[in-house]
Amino acid sequence: MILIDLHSRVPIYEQIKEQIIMLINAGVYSPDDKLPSIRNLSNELNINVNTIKHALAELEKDKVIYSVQGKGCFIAQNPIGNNRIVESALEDIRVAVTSGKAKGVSKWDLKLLIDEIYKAGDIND
Amino acid sequence: MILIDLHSRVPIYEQIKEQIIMLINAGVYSPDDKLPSIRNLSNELNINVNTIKHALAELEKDKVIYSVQGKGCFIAQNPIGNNRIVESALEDIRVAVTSGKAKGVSKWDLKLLIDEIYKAGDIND
DNA sequence: GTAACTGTAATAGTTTGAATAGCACAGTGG
DNA sequence: CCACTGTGCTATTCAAACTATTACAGTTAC
Repeated sequence: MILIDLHSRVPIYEQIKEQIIMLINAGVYSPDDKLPSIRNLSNELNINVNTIKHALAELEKDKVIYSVQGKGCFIAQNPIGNNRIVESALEDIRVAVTSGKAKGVSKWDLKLLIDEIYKAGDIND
Repeated sequence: MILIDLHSRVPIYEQIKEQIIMLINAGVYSPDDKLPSIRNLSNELNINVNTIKHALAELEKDKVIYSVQGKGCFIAQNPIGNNRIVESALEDIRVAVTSGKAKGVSKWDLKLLIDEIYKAGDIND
């Protein structure tokens, strides 16, 4: 369910965070659903336990999930409701777009790109 | 003229590349203009010569500048005309926006952000 | 109770990219 | 010649990411 690109510049734990949030947004996980255990994920993804833990710890800090010792990790009640995630993502986009503008990316280029990513039929608009 | 944020996650040499391109786009530098010498930049920015060299070497690879041994580094004839820079910037934006979409950033959020960055009166639109 | 599962914690070690330091070499120009 | 330019190379430091390993603690079912 989760795919890791080992050659990406994006750290593995960031990819994991991102993909879990993506799965929540896609409706695959709902509040109180149990995630695969840390050791399960570690085995399936061939990623060290510590790295999985790192990702989940940050998701817990952002109140996307909560964890119970001996039981597992679960989706929080309002996983996307808090804005930390969105704001952080928007900040990343701001950096990329500002840099792009300085490099000559036109507003029209951006419009084309965004329309491509946000294709018709999406929930978000 | 160039400002470096040592605490940024963006590597120093990337910041230098970016700001030189920005200065070109702003009309501060024109084709065949001479850049400050590598050692000058190194002193003024308190950045190691090798780091400056790294930035300029990549700019030369992208044909934004050209360098002549013993003379200096100069702005290329068509510094922004080649698309490597823009395409690379667009790719960065694509990554950020795709990730942001997965994290719940709406198209409307994006529109607001972009309108803010590309304020009225800009050349690019 | 014990076995098998869960998360948590701490320590140590490896790897990689970025940046620095320092030196030597080479072309330019007064 | 001297002071400036870019170039090339090696060695080193540093931090972040990732791994490896061990140990501890709570949960659950047999």
